[in-house]
Amino acid sequence: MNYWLVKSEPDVYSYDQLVAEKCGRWDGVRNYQARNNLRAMKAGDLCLFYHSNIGLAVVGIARVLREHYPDPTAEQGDWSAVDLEPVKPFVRPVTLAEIKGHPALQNFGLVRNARLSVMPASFAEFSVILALGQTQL
DNA sequence: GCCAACGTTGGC
DNA sequence: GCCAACGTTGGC
Repeated sequence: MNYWLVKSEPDVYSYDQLVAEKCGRWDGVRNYQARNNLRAMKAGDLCLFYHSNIGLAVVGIARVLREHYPDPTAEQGDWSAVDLEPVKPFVRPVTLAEIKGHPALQNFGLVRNARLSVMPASFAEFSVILALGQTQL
């Protein structure tokens, strides 16, 4: 089991939309590092769902439903998409400010490389953020 | 709206 | 292969 964080601008695609759809395609990634992370995802892996630009917080948990396949939105280039399903919304959103201020999260990708849209999380990081969100699986 | 950080592109 | 120029992301 691996853990991840995925980013989305909520006015483009929010966690609520994922909940409404029950299965969402994670596409549009045009960054090689993020793409490679997508390709490393296995079915059943858990993702922290982060709202960028608006909200600036982790708002829920998602699960990888379908492993990577060619991104249908890519007109050219070698890009990938995965399908996600919602698992649980956070009881309480965990803000970027909290994450940045937490001693156990100083090496987390969100702190170290703000621009990466799909990044791995360690089990420890995942657990700490879940606890901050007052949420259990 | 601004700007810092980062990735990509292309000239040399 | 280096590096300047440019584009994009995303926080503030």
